[in-house]
Amino acid sequence: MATAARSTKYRRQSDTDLSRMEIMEGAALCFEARGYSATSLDEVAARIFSTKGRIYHHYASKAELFLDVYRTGMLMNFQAIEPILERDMPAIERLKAVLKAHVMCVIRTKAFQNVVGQGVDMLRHGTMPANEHAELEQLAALRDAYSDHFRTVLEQAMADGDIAYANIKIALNSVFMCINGPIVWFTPRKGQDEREIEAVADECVLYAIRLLGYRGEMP
Amino acid sequence: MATAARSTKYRRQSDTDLSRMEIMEGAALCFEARGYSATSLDEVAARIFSTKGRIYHHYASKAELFLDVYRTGMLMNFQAIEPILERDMPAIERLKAVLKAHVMCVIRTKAFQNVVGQGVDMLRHGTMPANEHAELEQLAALRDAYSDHFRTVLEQAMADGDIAYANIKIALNSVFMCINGPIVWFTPRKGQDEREIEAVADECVLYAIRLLGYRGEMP
DNA sequence: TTGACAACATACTCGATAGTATGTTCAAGT
DNA sequence: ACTTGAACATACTATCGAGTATGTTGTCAA
Repeated sequence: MATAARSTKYRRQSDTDLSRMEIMEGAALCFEARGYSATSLDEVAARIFSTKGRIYHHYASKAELFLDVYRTGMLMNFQAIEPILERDMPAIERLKAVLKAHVMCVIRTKAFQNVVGQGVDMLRHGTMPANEHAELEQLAALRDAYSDHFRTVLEQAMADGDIAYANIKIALNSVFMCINGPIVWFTPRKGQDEREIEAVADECVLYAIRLLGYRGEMP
Repeated sequence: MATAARSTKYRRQSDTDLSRMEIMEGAALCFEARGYSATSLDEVAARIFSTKGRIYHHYASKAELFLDVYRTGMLMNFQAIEPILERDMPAIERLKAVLKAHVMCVIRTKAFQNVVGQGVDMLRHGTMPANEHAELEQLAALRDAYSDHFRTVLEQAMADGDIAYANIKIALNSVFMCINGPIVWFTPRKGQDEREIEAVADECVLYAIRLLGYRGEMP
């Protein structure tokens, strides 16, 4: 049985984080493919050759699992860009680097980011499945904080005269639509190496900064 | 009863198109707010102060209703841009006009366009709820035809040297992400007149053509 | 005026699924 | 060795919602 194979791999004390991560990965793939409410926990369990019992051992509800995937996706984003924000360089270069890091992260963690997108939609429409308001607002705050990082860099690059936008809300939304695009339209090829993925990311970044009025060419 | 009020309005023979449209509008709003599988037909019915019986009188299934909303949304798009495509003008000007028309249409028919987006996702992941493959592929073809209109104008403007992109697939996807952005982030304000909406649309178009390497200013 | 039918509303069925209750196994501590 | 509890699996319940079956009403045509 596949279950037996898995159990020797994970069945050790304090491996619960590993187990949760395996569950989250299965859940992210299912949520991405069929959406939150269309995916049953039995599907998620089947995807990792397990059972619903295991999921409910780690999560109190379907919503809690979803929120954990959401949170993990956001944390992946933060980890990708925060080191770059501390670097000392011209704002426009920091902008390019941050955009690139975001796109690369988004492509690599496509399923998780798709769930993040669904979560944002749910927050927007107030149709979250959970009742834990604390959790919800905390995640909304996370999202805002992440967005603010980009807003700040935009404003700095604008002050330097390297880019020009009219309404920062619309500009920021457009940039996000652009660099989050791969979540929707990118389909990984078999045997596609890192170089090719970087080329896609570079092109996305180029379009994003062009959108902001950047005139220079890319390195 | 609200039902009585409605019946005097629509209850006449051959008003079935009107009735279907009212159902579709309710469905579009529900699907937008909660997603296809999370919305029950009882909700849709309640939104138009009616019952599930009425919906099943006009549609054989939930999926068929969804597909009708999808198709209607796509037709709205075609109607918005096709007259412009026939105009005789420089490709770059036609591009601007078509983008503007699309954004205006998208903002006006936000709920329907959100459903279109969900439909595209479903096609992409092959998780359509319906079994009518004919209908499905027909809609996919519609979507492709619509996309091709933009692709053609892009190629013409590129040949004229007014824009420059590297990979047309990525460029086209990025443009669509940008001009479809309002579907996601636009929230209509009370008492917001046509001018303000046009201003938003103009800014979206500006970012979209800048993204493509356009250097001129907007009129 | 009556009967036929469109356009619904009402009242059900039945399958899918979130959640629960309980059983099983294994690893570590004593 | 035996006990405990974490980490599951299995078996069940309860609800929700898609789809159906049937009832009701108004309208038009003959």
